[in-house]
Amino acid sequence: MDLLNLDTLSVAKQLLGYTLIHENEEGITSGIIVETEAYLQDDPACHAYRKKSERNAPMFGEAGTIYVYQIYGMHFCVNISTNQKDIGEAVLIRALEPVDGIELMKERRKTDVVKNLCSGPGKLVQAMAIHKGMNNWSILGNDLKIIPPKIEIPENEIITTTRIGITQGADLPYRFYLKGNKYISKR
DNA sequence: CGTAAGATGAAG
DNA sequence: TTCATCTTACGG
Repeated sequence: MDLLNLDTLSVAKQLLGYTLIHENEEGITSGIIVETEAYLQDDPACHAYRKKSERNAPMFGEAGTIYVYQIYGMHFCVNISTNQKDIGEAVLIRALEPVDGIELMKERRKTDVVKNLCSGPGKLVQAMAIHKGMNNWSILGNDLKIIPPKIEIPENEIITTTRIGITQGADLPYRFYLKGNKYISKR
């Protein structure tokens, strides 16, 4: 997928509208990516800002490498590595609009409120049963995968804002979401 | 080594 | 607004 080799900000924007799909023994779940954030090499909020380490190594992988990390001791977030190998940048998937497997998502999330299924990075990971074992896999493989939107998303449907939940680099406009979408995360 | 802060979520 | 919960990165 050529898209992922582009610069990280472009990838973050163009990933909007793609469908993320995960199938396991419980069934299939999928959702449209409606919110993303970019993390760049020269960005203090980026896990790969200082140097490569055991934890952030997937960010330095080939474009499409999956980076799953634990945050606040109890939640996990998914990222897709962008750009060329050895460049520590990635896009955080922050929210999905649920499509397939909504009943399964409800069970996993312990709620019947569809709006609360995937409206945050930790929520969608739980709803889609994404796990730490997927760290360093590739989005180009057959397990967790993405497919392009049927109709390309027009530029004027994409809103750009500052990122959520960070203190460093808080003024950088690296968060993107689909205009008017009901499934994006809250501050 | 010790420890503070962290790309969050749910409840009060 | 608070707390749950724990790994990582950095300072001593």
